[in-house]
Amino acid sequence: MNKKNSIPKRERILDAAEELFAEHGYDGVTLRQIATTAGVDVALANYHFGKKLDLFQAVFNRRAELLNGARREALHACQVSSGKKGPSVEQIIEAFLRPLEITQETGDEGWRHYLALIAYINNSPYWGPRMMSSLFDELVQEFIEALKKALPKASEADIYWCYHNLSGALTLTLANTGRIDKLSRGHCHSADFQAAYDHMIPFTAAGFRKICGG
Amino acid sequence: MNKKNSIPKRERILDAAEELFAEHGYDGVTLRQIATTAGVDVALANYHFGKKLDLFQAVFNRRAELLNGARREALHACQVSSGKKGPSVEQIIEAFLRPLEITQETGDEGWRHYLALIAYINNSPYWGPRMMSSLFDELVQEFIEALKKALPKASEADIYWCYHNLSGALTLTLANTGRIDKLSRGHCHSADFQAAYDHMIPFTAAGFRKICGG
DNA sequence: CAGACTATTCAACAAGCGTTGAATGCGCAA
DNA sequence: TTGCGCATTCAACGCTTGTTGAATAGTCTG
Repeated sequence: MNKKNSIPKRERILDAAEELFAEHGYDGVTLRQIATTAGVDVALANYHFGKKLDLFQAVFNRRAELLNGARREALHACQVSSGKKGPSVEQIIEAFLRPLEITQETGDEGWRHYLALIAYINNSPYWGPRMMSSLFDELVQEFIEALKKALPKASEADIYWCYHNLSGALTLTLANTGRIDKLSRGHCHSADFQAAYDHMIPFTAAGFRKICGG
Repeated sequence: MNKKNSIPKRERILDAAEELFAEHGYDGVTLRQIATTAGVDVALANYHFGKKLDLFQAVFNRRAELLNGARREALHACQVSSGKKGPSVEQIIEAFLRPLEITQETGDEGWRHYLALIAYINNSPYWGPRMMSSLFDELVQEFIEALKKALPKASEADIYWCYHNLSGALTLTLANTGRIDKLSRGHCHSADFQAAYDHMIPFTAAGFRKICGG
């Protein structure tokens, strides 16, 4: 018996939907494709999740709490270890990014698909405003507060524009399009999240300092 | 007679497709929606452009040369004015970004939609590798070469990872999702490309210098 | 074993899809 | 005016879509 058959069908539907939505977007995937990929009848998706849109939401929700928990933990850890003066910009950004890499390292391909789905949603003018806030804004504001403390001279607008740049760099990384592989003729691999963050952390930290003083 | 009726129908189809594809993606838009938006029969799109995919490509191609021309001109201008030592990192990034803003300033809303479409394509694991290279890679390599000259100590990988960060920040800006407006509670407006670039240029330039030395 | 409850499949629906060939309108050349 | 060629619409096609209600299988309880 192959591994797939030991996973409950309800879970397999989520896995298949996660992968396909991440690659082709909400409208680019049919319930029949999802059902076929999951090895399941098309009506079963409806039985477990209701409408197509509800399935989309279920995929989006499934891993959100786990991800937020890991990030929140990383932020609090560096806040504790840095004592009263608070963590540096680098430490905060590290806490923001590294959890995304750890989840990848579990070997669960599903996480890679999930993060690509987040990138799709975050970059979409239609889905972004509808879906991102509800699950992620509260934690993002925690990170922003930490950044404000590390950069006391920064104006509100400066902090948010800098975060926007960080968020954009991250989003394109998670989308995992493989474009940088081709552009760099093999010098960079978009699937190598660790290398991406190794560069992104000092890169964006320098940007924050430049714009926000200190 | 309203302004729209003075535009040839072939053009109106491209305009409608541009706007709708940018907002909902390729599969999120039907030819009937495009035709209705353009005030045209659904069969006309097929007459002028063939299959749906060909229309998508036509929208993608229409403004590409103009955009590449403006960017190339800006790069060459700063290369000339900086003399033998070559332009600074800031000047190169400025030449990369500002043309996107100028086209916006023409008051042609179509450009805003077009740039959002580029963001959609660039961030998509499906469309990105299929469509971006053919039209944009050659010019991007020109910018990369200029950056290498301005940062002689940089390794290949470092340069490309930095470009990746710049590209991501830009992509999220062009997608124009309005998310930063909400996060910042009005301190930043995603439609304000000028403010975005005012911050993005020194931000990313500092990142380049940090990673690539100098 | 009977029964109940959940999970899963089957078969079919109305609606909407991209696409097409034939029909119509329109503007210019002869 | 006639005729021709391009632009546009009309009407319809075969197919796929999301969704649903009824039928079946599976599993546990008593």
